[in-house]
Amino acid sequence: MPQPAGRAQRRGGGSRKPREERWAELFAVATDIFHEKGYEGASLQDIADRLGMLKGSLYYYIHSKEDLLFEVINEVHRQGLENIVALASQPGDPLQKLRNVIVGHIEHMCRHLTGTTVFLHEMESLPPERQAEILGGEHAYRSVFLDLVSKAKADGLVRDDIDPKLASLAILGSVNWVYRWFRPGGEFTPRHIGEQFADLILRGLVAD
Amino acid sequence: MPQPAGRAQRRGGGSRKPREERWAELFAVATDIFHEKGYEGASLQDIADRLGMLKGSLYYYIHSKEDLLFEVINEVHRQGLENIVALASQPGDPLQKLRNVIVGHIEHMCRHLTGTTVFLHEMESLPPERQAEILGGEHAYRSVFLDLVSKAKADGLVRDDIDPKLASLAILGSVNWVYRWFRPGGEFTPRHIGEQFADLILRGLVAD
DNA sequence: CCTACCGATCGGTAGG
DNA sequence: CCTACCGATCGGTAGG
Repeated sequence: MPQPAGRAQRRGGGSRKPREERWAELFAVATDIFHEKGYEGASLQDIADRLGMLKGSLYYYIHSKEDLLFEVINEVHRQGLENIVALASQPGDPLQKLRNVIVGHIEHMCRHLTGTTVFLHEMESLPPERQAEILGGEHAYRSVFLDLVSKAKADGLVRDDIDPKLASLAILGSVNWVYRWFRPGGEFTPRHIGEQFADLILRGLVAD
Repeated sequence: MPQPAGRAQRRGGGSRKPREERWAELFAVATDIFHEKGYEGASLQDIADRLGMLKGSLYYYIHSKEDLLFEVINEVHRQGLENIVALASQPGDPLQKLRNVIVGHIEHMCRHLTGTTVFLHEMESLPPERQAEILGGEHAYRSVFLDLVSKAKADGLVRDDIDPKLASLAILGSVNWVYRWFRPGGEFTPRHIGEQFADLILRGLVAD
């Protein structure tokens, strides 16, 4: 959802790339640079250099450095949430859904490793209000996992002594930690990681 | 393990605090500031202000900003590792040890939340060589968990289809994620979190 | 998008 | 620890 600063219209006649396309490039480069150097460690100069434009020219597309980070994180979060909500909406009992969400979320994270890292690492570089704006008041991400575990328990699929809140935080932790050690082309494929994790977790939850 | 810059000896006669004590204050303040603003977002000016000295004066105690971060992270890591190694050395079968390590590690992290956060968040602000120097070539932290799961499996305590490497990464993730949501005085006590997590994990691992 | 610029701040140092 | 300082870089802006 690009939202460039709506300053003035371009005047020159020789522009090669339309504004939207250039914004997409800026978005991608910013994601990479924030990933490489962290938000505070990255400078607009770094971003401009890689795009081949001058630093001041970035302000044709953005309002501020912080806004740029917000755009990146908001978009990454939106896509990730969309993914797990879709997975959780498919047919099946709560535990089957949980399995699909775990596997699908890990696959999604691994496919978008750079953006995911920026989201999970630079979120707190944003002021609290903007963090809340992205996460939603009740932490949409967590809610998906919490709802599934709660429903599974209500259906008698989960042991009595399991606290759905703590269990869902444990699950979220193991899953979200993956970006810290996963390397594309490494020892494990995302699907294999997801299935092993799901096995381990479901086995820990289920009633005998 | 304070390691102040060994510049010159103090000359003045009116100094109130010995060098070691002042270094400890610097260390504590730096940990707090790095926690509040992140390494890149924190300035030596911030640290000096809180200590009530001038920025340039910090260089009586440190060599560089990066060295200061290194000292903080290295010490936090050392203490954390010491804690879990001690727990893993106590008597019991591998699964009992794993339980103790999980609970004890969560308690330790929650008791040292600020330092833990700096360690887990700012590690990558250090150059790769210094990261390796802290973690050790084979990632001492991970090894403790991996060894326990591997031994438990060798003893036939763990299901055949569990991959110790993936299982230990899943465990480490759920445990290390705690600093992201734990709040002192909140709904759960560290011990309770640890025991619930251990229940969930061990139940996921054990052979029938 | 470029030109040309600003005030503020950064980590760090010489010398005492 | 302070005085006094440096070169470099920061995010951002006016005007076109």
